[in-house]
Amino acid sequence: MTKQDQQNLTVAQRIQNRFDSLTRAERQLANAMLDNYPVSGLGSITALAENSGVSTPTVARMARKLGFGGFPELQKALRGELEATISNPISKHERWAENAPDTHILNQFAEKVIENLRQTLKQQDPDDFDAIVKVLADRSRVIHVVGGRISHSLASYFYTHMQMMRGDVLQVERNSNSWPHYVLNMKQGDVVVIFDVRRYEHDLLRFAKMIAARGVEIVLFTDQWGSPVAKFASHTIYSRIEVPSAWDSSVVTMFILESVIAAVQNETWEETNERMTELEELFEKTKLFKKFV
Amino acid sequence: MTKQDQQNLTVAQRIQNRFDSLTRAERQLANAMLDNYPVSGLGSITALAENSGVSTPTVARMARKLGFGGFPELQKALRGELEATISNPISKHERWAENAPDTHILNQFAEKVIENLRQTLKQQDPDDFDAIVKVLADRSRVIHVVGGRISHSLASYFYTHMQMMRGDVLQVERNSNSWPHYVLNMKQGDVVVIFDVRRYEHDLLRFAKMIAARGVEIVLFTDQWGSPVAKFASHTIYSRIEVPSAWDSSVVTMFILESVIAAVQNETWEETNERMTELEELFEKTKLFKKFV
DNA sequence: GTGGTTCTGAAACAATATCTTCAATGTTGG
DNA sequence: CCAACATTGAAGATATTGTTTCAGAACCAC
Repeated sequence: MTKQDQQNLTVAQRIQNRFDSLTRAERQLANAMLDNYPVSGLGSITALAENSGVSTPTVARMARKLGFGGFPELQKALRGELEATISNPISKHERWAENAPDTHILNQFAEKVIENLRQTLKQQDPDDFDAIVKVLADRSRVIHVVGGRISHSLASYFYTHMQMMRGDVLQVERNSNSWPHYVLNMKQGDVVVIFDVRRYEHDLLRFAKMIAARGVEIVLFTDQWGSPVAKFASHTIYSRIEVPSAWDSSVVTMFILESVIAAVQNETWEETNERMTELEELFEKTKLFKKFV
Repeated sequence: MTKQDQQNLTVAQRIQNRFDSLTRAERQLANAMLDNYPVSGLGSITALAENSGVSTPTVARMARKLGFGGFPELQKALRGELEATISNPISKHERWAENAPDTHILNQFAEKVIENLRQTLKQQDPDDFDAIVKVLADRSRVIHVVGGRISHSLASYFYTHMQMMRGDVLQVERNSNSWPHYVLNMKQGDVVVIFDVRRYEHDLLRFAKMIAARGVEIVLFTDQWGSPVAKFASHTIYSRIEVPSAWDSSVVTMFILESVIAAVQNETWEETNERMTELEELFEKTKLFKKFV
C-alpha cells in the first residue's frame, strides 16, 4: 500500500493495518479506541489515555505512527469520518463484517449464529439454568464430564474450567470400553455432565441409562432436537446448532457453557478465587507461562 | 418544563426550545451548529466560532445559556448523544433471554459476546480470511494443529473437523517436551495452525520461532491483544474474548473457527463430500452411532 | 545472567483552548 | 436626540491540552 493510499483510510482501518506493528500499550489503546469508535477518540488526549489505561505520550506517539501529524490531526480525521457517515443515510443495512459483501461466509455465518443464540435463549428457562449452576457449585457432589465424538472438545473445555474452580471434577475417557470402570466410581448425588449432539451416540445412551440407575444427577447439553439421553437427565439444555455448513455449530453451546462457568464462579467465589491464586503461583513456578498483559 | 426535564434533552432540543430567547449572534451560531450536527460542535470552541462567524465568547455564553457549565460540558453532552446514536441497536437494550431479568448472567453474557463478535468481524480483513482458507484447502500442504493450555480444546475441535475434510492433518501433542519430534516432520510449505490466547505461552513462542525458520506457514488464532507468536505468523486472526467472568470467552474464536471450516469445505467440496460419505459408511459398520435424525 | 535495545509513563514544557474583562457598538424607550 | 441597557468581540488571563524529554522498566538475543 502506497503512502497515498494510506491517506484515504479511516482511522479504524489504519489501526487495523498496522495492528501487528503496534506495541503492547499501543494495542491496548487501539482496542479501547475501536471499542467505542469513534466517540472515544473525540475527547481530549488526556481522557482517551485515561480510559485506555495508557499514558498521554503513548496516544500522541500512536497518532504519529498512524500517519498523522499529532493527536489533533487524528481527531480531525475522526470528525471528518463521522460527518461522512452521518450525512450518508445508506448506512442502514446491518453488515457484520463491514468490508465483506453480504454473501461472504463470515456474514452469512454471523447472521445464522446470532439467530441461533436468540432462539436458544428465548427457549431457555432461567430457573432451570440457575438450578444447574446450583448443582455444579455444590461441593458435596463429585462432577464427571463426558462427551461424544464431536462434542468431546466442549466437554474438555468445560472440564478444564470447572477444574480450576473446584476439586472433585473428573473427565471420563473418550473410549467407551473403559466406561464401566468410571461408572463404578459414581455414587448417588454425583453429577454427570454429558455432551451429546446429533448423530447421537448409542453408547452414551446406554451409559446414561446405567448411571441414572445409580441415582446420579445428569446434566445434558444437547441440540435443539434433543439427544435421547434427555430421558434420564435431571436438567437438559437445548442449543440451536444449524448453520450454513455441512456441520453443526458449537458456538451457542460454547456460549451456554461459558455462562454456566461464569455463574458457578459467582456462586463459589471464595473458594474459586483461592484456587486460582494458588494455581497462578504454581504456573509461575513452573515458568510455563510468560507474563504479557 | 422543569429544570430536571431540561437535563435530559439533547443539545439540539435545548437550542430549539430556547431559540426565541437567543440574540442575533447566538442564533447565527445555533443555526451553524444545527446545520452540521453534531460534528460541528466537536471541534474547538475557536473553530466553531470561526465557522459560525461569531466570536468565541458568544459560543461560551450560549453554552451557559443552554444550561451547561461551559463549552466543554456541552461538548461532552454531544459526545454522549453520539455514542447512544451510533452504538449498534441490535446489541443495545435488547434482552436476550426474555424470561430472565437484564441482570441475569445469561443476558449480560449475551450482550458482551455479541459485542465481541461485532468488534471482531469489524476488525477482520475478509481477504486475509480468504487467504487462510485457501492455504488450508491446499491439498499439497500438510496441516499441523497445536494449542495452548486453555486453547487446546479449540485446537482439538479444529483438528477433528479438518480431518473429516482432508487427509494430511496432524495434531501436535500438548506436551511441549515432544515438540522437537514434531518439528522434524515439518517441511517448507506446511501449515501450522497455532492457538494462543493470553496468558501467552512461552513454549509456543519458541516453537513458532523454530518452525518459522523451516519455512512453514503459520496461521495464528489469538485474542485482541495478540500473542507474540504473531511476529512469525503469515496470517493472524484476532478475536475479542473479554466477558463478565474471571475467564476469557472462546465463543468468538469458535465462531471464526467454524467459519473457516465451512469456507474450506466450500473450497474442497468434491473431496470432502467423498470423504464424508466414506466416513459415514465406516461409522455405520462399527455401529458406533445411531441414526436418529 | 547480561548487555543492548525498545518501550513506557512521569514530569517539564509548549501550544491551544476556554473564559473573563471591558470598551465599542448597537438598540430601545422616552 | 439622548440616556440606559443589551450585545458583541478584541485582548488578555487562566486553564487545559498536547508534546518532548528522559530515566527506568521490560524485553530480547546471546
